[in-house]
Amino acid sequence: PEKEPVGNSKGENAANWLTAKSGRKKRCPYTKHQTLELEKEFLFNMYLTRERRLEISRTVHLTDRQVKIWFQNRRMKLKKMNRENRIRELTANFNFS
Amino acid sequence: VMILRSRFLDARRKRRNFSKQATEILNEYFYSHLSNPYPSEEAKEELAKKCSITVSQVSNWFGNKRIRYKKNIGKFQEEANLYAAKTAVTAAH
DNA sequence: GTGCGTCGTAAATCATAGGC
DNA sequence: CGCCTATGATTTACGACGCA
Repeated sequence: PEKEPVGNSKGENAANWLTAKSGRKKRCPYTKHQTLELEKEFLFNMYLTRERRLEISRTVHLTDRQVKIWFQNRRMKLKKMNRENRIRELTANFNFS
Repeated sequence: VMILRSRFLDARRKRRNFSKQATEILNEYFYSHLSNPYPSEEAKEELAKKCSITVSQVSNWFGNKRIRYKKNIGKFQEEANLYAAKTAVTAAH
């Protein structure tokens, strides 16, 4: 299950990884307000309908693509948190219970 | 027990730098795979075990290392030479 | 073909540990 | 001690691929 395979099979594919991914929009941190609104909506439902997404994008002044991606990232964050919480509980049990 | 509990729970709040040995292991892997420093999921798990850190932390470390290395290769030249020499010695024996 | 899903990542930024 | 940089973690943004 090799991800991120831009062509590349087995052999030596030297310093290609040093090549910057250009043409990408610079990361722009969202405001507290934007994040708060998005978090509130995420609490309500983790998945957005197209309608709801458009609505949100207007209220927080982000493009609907940005909102879509924010929800995708947020779901990945939640997944990671759950994964690590499970491990912590197991480890905690081992130390003292 | 309460002291241990609170110390353990605090560990997630306060960031701790990795041990010298852990950094050593990660750097060895990084510089010995410099042409493609992207460990597989299995390799990450092995590194995590050897370093006593989580797989996520291994991913973070490689992400940070790759970007910081390529942003300023010169700054890491000495380190690169050091680990290149080290792995050459271990390979010869 | 389109559209949105996950996954792994780049790059910027955040937070603070640690050295001087 | 305060300042500063190194370092680990988190936040945007996207390409690659999957599925309905």
